[in-house]
Amino acid sequence: MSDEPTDLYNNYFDPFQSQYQYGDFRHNPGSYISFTDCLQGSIDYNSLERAVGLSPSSCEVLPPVDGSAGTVVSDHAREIIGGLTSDSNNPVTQNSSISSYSEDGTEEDSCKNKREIQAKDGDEGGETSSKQNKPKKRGEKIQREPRFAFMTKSEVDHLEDGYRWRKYGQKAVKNSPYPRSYYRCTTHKCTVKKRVERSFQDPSIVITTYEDQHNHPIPATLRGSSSSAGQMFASSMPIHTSPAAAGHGQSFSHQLLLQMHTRPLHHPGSGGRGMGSTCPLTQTSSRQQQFHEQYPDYGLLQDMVPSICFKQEP
DNA sequence: CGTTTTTGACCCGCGC
DNA sequence: GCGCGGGTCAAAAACG
Repeated sequence: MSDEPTDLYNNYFDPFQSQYQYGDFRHNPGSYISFTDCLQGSIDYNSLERAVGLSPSSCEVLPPVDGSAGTVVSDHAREIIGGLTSDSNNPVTQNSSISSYSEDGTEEDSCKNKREIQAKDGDEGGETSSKQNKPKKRGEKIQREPRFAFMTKSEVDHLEDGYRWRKYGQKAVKNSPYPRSYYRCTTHKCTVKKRVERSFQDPSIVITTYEDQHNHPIPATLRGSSSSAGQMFASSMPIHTSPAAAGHGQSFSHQLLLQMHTRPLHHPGSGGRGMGSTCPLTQTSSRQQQFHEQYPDYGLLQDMVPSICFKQEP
């Protein structure tokens, strides 16, 4: 559908081009880290620093206009996109690309996360037979699941990623004509959720936020239809390979999906459902904390490590 | 008939 | 205290 851009290098989508800046990506060619590294938790901050040009704690970040900490991630994502799309030089009008944000909340908890966790606890322990009115212990630090938000240029809302999802809700998004859809992985005991919404400023952009990680492989039935898993990225992102993925002889998209969803959890053992510990970026939490301290009002990225932009090595 | 989607109701935290 | 917004539930409908 979307034409494959021939110049991937110039086509990558820098979400921080206008509003958020993490050093100068473009002036550090070859210093990109692969997103798979990030997802795997194998990312080391030396790489990150190289990639972004500076350390997270010294990133040049323009705080969001709206400093509300409790606002939902996607709202901020939208803000970012807003900044992006309002930039006439921005390549959003070019062919697709994808950006990602990872979110690792070890700090503040937003209401939604509390609720999500409550729901999970309820599912698991089966102790909350009543819907959703079992408040967690107050004051208890609640760990947030790792989250990854993707901004994808795509015509379809629900991007096929190889897993089976069941829609469990849809809500109108404030200030946006496009609703937000909530999906849950249908695999038994898999707690992965994702939210899908369209940018109201650039309807061609779909924001997909994954939460938690799959503890199972891609369903065989879907893997068979080879197209499905790769479709999402094949059609929505121009980057076919990252250095890391290329090294494995797999398309980046596939690699990304596999690593993202099937990366073995360091297992739980500690801490309930292993929420905090399964976050691929948890190991870097101290650095993140630094970052958070420096940018307490950092909106969307408040709980995320700096965005990783993908591009193909020249 | 099993699975998925739709959709209104509900819960909760936060800001005013 | 109240209203708002985000997130989830669950019954009914739709689908294959």
